[in-house]
Amino acid sequence: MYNTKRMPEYPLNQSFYNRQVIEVAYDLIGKRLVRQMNGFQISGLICETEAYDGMSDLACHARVGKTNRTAVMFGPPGFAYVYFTYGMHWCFNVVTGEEGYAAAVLIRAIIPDTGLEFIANNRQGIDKQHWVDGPAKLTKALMIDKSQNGVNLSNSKSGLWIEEGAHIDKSRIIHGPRIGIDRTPEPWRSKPWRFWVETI
DNA sequence: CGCCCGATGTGCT
DNA sequence: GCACATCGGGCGT
Repeated sequence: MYNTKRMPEYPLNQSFYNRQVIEVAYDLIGKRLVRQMNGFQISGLICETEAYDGMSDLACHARVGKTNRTAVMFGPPGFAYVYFTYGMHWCFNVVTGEEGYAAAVLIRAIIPDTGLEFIANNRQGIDKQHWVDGPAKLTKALMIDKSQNGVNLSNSKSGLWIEEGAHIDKSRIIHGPRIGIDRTPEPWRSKPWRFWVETI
């Protein structure tokens, strides 16, 4: 069931993010994504991620080099890369690896944890089952948009961070090809860099 | 459940 | 000019 009270937690520090993007994507499964603003909190346990690994990865936005849009990905690890797509959707990523190497983990799905009344309000007319089961759904539920692009995820004052969450048995974490990159050439298209929990 | 399709606007060629 | 790391509604199975 959902938690309504919990012990104080702290944002994962920058060293967590300063590693290979695929390791970070795997280790983010089970962590808690927290959005805090003006005295209320919305959070969820991360249950699906994807790794995008630098300019050589032809599915990664950084493949065309550093642009205004992708600048944050070229910066230091532990910062939010939030991009706009399909004319109406925001997607949230965490920058990984050392500064200058453009890699990030897309957070694709979470399990609602706290602030359910706010999620319900932000996702009106949608079945609970589909509140946060997609990358642009969870940003809507957690009120993440352009104003969070570039914020420091290791500083709770950003109002957006990731902290320790639930222990997930490693045997339950499975992986496969990334979603929505059908036009990306091989071998990138088939790289098994999407991670998710088998049974939710 | 699955497939199909329109919405909608920004960034890069 | 067009692709796009998507979503939700509609309708068929």
